[in-house]
Parts: sequence; structure tokens; C-alpha cells
Amino acid sequence: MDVHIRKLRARFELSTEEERFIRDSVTEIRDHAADETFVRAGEELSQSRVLLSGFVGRHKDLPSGTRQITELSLPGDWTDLHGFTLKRLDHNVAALSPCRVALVPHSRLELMMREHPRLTRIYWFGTNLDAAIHREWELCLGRRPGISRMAHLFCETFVRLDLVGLVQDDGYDLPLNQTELGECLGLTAVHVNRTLQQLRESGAIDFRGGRVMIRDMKALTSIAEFDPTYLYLGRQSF
Amino acid sequence: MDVHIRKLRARFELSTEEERFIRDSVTEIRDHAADETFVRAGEELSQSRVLLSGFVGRHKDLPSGTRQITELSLPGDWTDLHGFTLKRLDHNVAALSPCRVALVPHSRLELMMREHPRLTRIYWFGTNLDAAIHREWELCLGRRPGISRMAHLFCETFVRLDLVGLVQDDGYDLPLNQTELGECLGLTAVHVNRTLQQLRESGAIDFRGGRVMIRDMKALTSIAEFDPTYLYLGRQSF
DNA sequence: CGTGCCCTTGAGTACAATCAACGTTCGTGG
DNA sequence: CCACGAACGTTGATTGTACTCAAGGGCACG
Repeated sequence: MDVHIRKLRARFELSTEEERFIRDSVTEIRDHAADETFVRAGEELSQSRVLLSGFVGRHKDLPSGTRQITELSLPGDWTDLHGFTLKRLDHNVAALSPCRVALVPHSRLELMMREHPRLTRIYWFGTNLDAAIHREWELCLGRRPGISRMAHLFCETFVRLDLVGLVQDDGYDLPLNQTELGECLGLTAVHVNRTLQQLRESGAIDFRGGRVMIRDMKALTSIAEFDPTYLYLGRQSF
Repeated sequence: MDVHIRKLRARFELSTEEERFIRDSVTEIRDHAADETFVRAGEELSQSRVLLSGFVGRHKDLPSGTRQITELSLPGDWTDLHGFTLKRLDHNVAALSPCRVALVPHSRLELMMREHPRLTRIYWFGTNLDAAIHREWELCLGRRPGISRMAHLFCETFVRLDLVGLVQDDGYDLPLNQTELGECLGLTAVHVNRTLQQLRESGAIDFRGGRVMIRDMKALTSIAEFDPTYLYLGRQSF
């Protein structure tokens, strides 16, 4: 849970007692293979999961067989904390790479709500941050051209991974193939391929073999019109 | 606050004490004119708002001047409950029609968190429902064609308004012009106009003068591939 | 060394944007 | 009462971004 605690501490003060409560909440560690769907839409949930390592996506499927990935979960994030109040999810949760998760029973979260209002508020903030990311993706999907959406995703992932020390040498691992990248961006795999070439030729970024190399952050940010305000990176006041 | 209580009761049991607490939380009623932006992105908030009547949109603006409306708030909804934990919003909140809101101070919500864990959970559920709607919109914006997105919005609004009795004779008021409709759907006003004609000719729906008339719900649902599961309409178990 | 997965490229198509103009309605003021 | 302007809706012509269909290439793995 170190990565989870680290991410929390990036935004909030955390007493040793609170940290203790969080660490004691985990009942089980589980591993999932790449492409495994480990939470299915509609099934009843009695626990939520913190992602310890690997990449996870929330996706919604269409009758036609295409799907939209609505958000990426990165190490340290909850993959389905909202399942605590929603009880059944409106989407699937799938591993995009081999990954490890920590299980927290909902009964434990109920206890938290009774005894740790501050922690409750911090986690409520967490689900609201997810919603803020959803809104930014709506903006991208609705109003920005493909190349800009793609640059934006690379910026967002850069910032979020940097929070937990997963960026080295201006590059980071992003174990998605071009089809999956398209499923995040609302693009077909063919168009992802062409757009990726454009970004490469522009000198902003290189993405191959599951690794992103930032060549020119300023150019990338500008193509994306990226403004990280929606990620609430600063120290929060409670 | 009747409409708010009614919406809560559609999904949850509510004790008289809880109802009492909610009603006593309102410190002020305020009216806003159409097109008035009453919460601006980035400004510090010390209260949240329940929409009592009228229509409100959350929107994000782009440097180019276009904007994306990321969700509609309908009577009985919070317009910015997430502002309680986020403190500053990543988007604007604007009246789409003349509207009336009830103000609830954040200090009151802090009290709620300490003394009413069940109510807290109900409102946490509320912000998670908002996120579920955001996800469905992401799916629409990323993967569905314009006509399907439009039909979907009409279906969603139908269901959500029906919850609070604002649907009569298979029709409801939706005070948006074609530009604003496009800002929800990621379409230009010109294309909205043409798509609206298609829907009209298909016999599914008619939208003019701010009023939606459902002519053939089955056809509309089918064009939209609408499945209301993501709206969590049933009775929730806590 | 064949099979499968992923990436790449080309050709043709379509959905939606852009640009431009005109129509309708309605409120305001001369 | 009519002229005017503003906001909104409608239509046509053209362009372009992204999709579809189709084929081939690289590479890892059994």
C-alpha cells in the first residue's frame, strides 16, 4: 500500500493513526493477468480495490462490439471505490497489464464512515477527482481533434504517474496497444496509428512498445492545450 | 426542497430526522437569470447548491471559444455538491434557463459527515451517480454517431425528469437552443439542426421551442441504444 | 517455420465541420 | 404602424477529419 499512501500524502496530511487504519483495511492481495476483467458491470460488490501495480481501465461496451475506456487507473488509485456506494457498477474494470490489487471490504469502509470523517472526506474527494477526469475526457472527446486528444492523454498520464515516481528520464511505461489507445480516445486503431506518426514527426513524443518518450514537453502541452488544474495537484486544505 | 426530497426518496429510505436535517440545511434561496454563470471554475467555494427549478449545465471552455457541457442538472439535483470536497471546481456552472437554487453551507455538510453517516453515504452516492452519467456521456461522445447521441440525451433527460414528475403527455420542457444542445453532444449547431430533422422525420421525436415531444419511445430508445441501468433508478439498499 | 498479434499503408467513403447566406420571430424605438 | 436589429433556425456548397475495407509486414512464440 506504500504507493497508495504516497499518492494520498501528495495532496493531504495523514496522521499515523489514519495511515494505520488504511493499512489495516486490506484483507487480501490479488494478482490479475493482462486483459482480465476482474469487475463486471452489474455484479454485486462487497469490496473495493486499490491498484498496487500495473494499469487498469474502466470501460463500457456497445452492442456493436466496440468499447470506450472511460478512465485509466494507475498505481496507487482505487479502481472501484465508487462501487462502495453504487453497489453495482455501470462499467467493467479490466487489467490492461498484469497487475496487483489490494482488497478492502465495504464493511471496513462503513466503519471508516462512522469513525473517520476526515478519511471519508479524503476518499470522497478521490471519487470526485475521478469525476473531474471524466469531465476532462468528455471535453476532449466532444470538442478536440484526435491529435489533441492523444497529446492530452499523454500529458495527463505523465502528470499522474509522476505523482508516484513512475516517470524516469522523461519517459514512462504505458502498456496499451494502439487499439486500446483508440478505445480511450474514441478513435479507430488505424487512425491512432496515423495520429501517432504525426506526433512523432512533430517531435513532441514517441510511443512504441508500450513506452512513452517525451521529446518536447512544451510542444506536447501546446498540442493538447493541457492545463492540469482539473487534477487538483496542490495540497488540499483538509 | 420538496423536489430534492422527492428525488432522494425515489432511491432511498429517509427518516423524518434525516429529512429534517436536510431541510434545515438551507440558509438562502437564490434566483438566477438564464445564461448566468453562477459558479466559476477555480473560485473558492464555501457552499453548495440544490437546484429547485430550472435547468443548469456544467461546462468547460476551450481557448477557441467553444465549450463542452459535461452534464445537465435538473430540478432536485445538486449543481455542485462535489465542490464540498474539491473546494474549487474544474468547470463553470451556468443557468440554462431562469432558475432557483437553495444554498447549503459547507460547514453544514461537515456537520453531516460527523453526525449523519447514512446521509453522507447517500450524498456520496449522488456524486458517484454524477460520475456514472459522465461515463455514459464519454461513451456517447467517443463511440456513438450524432443521431444516436442526440436520441440518448433525450432518453436520459426523459427518465431523469420523470423521476420528479416533470414529464407530462409524453413531453417535457428542455429550454436549450440548438447551439447549447450541440454543446452537450459535441456537435455544431448546423449539424444539430440537420440531425434534429432526421429524428423528426423518423417519427421518434420532435423538439422545437424548448419542448421535447416523444412520438415513439421504442424507436427513440433503439436509435439511442439506451439502457438506463447507469442511472441507478431502483431502490438502493442502504 | 508457421501462426497469431500488432503495426502499417493505401484507397475509397462518410459523417460532421466550415463558410456563407437567408428566413423567422420578436421586442424596441422612431 | 413600420423599420430595425438581435437571436435563433434553416439551407446549400464545400472541405476535412476520421472511418471502413483491404492487404501486407514485423516479430514473438510454440
